[in-house]
Amino acid sequence: MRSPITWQSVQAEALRRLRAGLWTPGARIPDEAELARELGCARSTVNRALRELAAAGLLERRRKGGTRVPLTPVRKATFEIPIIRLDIEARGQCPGYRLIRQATEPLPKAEARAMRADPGAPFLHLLALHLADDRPFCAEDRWINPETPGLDGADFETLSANEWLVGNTLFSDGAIGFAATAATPELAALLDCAPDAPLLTITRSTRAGPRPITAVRLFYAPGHRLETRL
Amino acid sequence: MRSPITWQSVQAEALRRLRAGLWTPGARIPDEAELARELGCARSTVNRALRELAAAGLLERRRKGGTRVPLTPVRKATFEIPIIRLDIEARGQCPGYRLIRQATEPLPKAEARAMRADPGAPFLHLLALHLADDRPFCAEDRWINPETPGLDGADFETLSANEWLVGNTLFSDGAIGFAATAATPELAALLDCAPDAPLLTITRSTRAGPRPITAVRLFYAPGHRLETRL
DNA sequence: CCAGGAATAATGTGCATACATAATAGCGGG
DNA sequence: CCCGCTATTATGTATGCACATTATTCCTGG
Repeated sequence: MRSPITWQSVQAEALRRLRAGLWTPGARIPDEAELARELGCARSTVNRALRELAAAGLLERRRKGGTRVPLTPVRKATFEIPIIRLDIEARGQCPGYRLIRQATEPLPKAEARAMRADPGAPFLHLLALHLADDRPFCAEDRWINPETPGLDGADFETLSANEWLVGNTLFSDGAIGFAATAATPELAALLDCAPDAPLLTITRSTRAGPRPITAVRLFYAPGHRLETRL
Repeated sequence: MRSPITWQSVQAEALRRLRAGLWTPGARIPDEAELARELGCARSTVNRALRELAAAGLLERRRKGGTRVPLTPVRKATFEIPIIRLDIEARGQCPGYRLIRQATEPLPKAEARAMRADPGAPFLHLLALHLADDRPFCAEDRWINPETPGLDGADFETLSANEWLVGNTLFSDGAIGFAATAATPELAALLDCAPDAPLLTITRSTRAGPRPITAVRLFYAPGHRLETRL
């Protein structure tokens, strides 16, 4: 008998009104209780629908001030950051991995700042190449804290440090950044591209609580695009 | 007034257990009812806490089968995409804007595909430069559907098309992509950089329901970084 | 032994209610 | 007229309950 009013349907209706221009930027929209009455559902259902829209930046909500459509919607784009090997497999290509260099060296300043570690401290430095169908896909330049538990037994000849870390370290927090850099001669050789070619570069640093774990730069072969829907 | 167990505190506790290694990758964690009993709150409170962690990719949940820690955590990075002017102001710099070119031209194939419009259709083509403290910040190469309502009255000499669209078109969906490209001679002149310099490039296409609205390429001056916390 | 269906166990959702919290509005006294 | 207190109002959250949805498990009949 009951019409199944789900929070998704409430959300869809809200989106419809936004798209149709019934709710215009800057304007205040009906409050939860009123929408609930109008749509025939509980206030908590409306709450969940609008809460998620606000989290996505499509609405602004303030206690006592109600809910309004933002004048300058700050849209949010979300990227999934998978393991490189899975990323390659998802494209239907065959992943490969080659360790180029491995050494213990003093941590450069940039990486030290990124993961809030001491500059100059001895860190494990890896340079590796990821292949897709035997063609260069992405170069990985990584610094790892030698005090990371369980590191001794790791063999980075065959296993990507990327994957080892995922499987062997605990949940951690960190930062990620995107930039464009020019290929150095060494990177150009690795990625089989022209020197100074523009490379999409992703910088990631991770920590587990107080302990710095790893900082990595991923240099993607020219032409690589990272895409998502809004 | 008993201890207020909030969903945030439940979430924090779950994160603590993940970080501490009490819940290890691949393992199944206690079900909602048990956690609720253990923590002294309602199941719905636990539900919300875990639901959000799952949405962030830190847990995997399946009906019957319970909740487990993913073996390969697909982390999600979220970027906020503000209006360029606000972005510049947020850096404490003074924003500027200059329209370089404006013409009606047939839509190129790449842009047509991005916003699912007809290639060759006459679109409004803008090239503009955004300045931060009078230095080049970002070049904007934009195609606009001439049938967009209200477009006639717009003056892109003084107002960024970016802002006009935000304020004058309704909510829309679309896609966004990141890449690295080499500066063309024209872009190098605009951005005051070397030709072939690596530029972080953001491509965005938006539609309002069935109607294509705009496709834009933003070429950021060399050295620009886009950053977010995980 | 196997196919297939029923019981089961977990999450997903909706509802009504109560209370908490924050920001505004309004009022009063100086 | 302004300052500060208080009342109001809309959102935020916790709870208990019921039922929906899905995989899984298990059982049953062939």
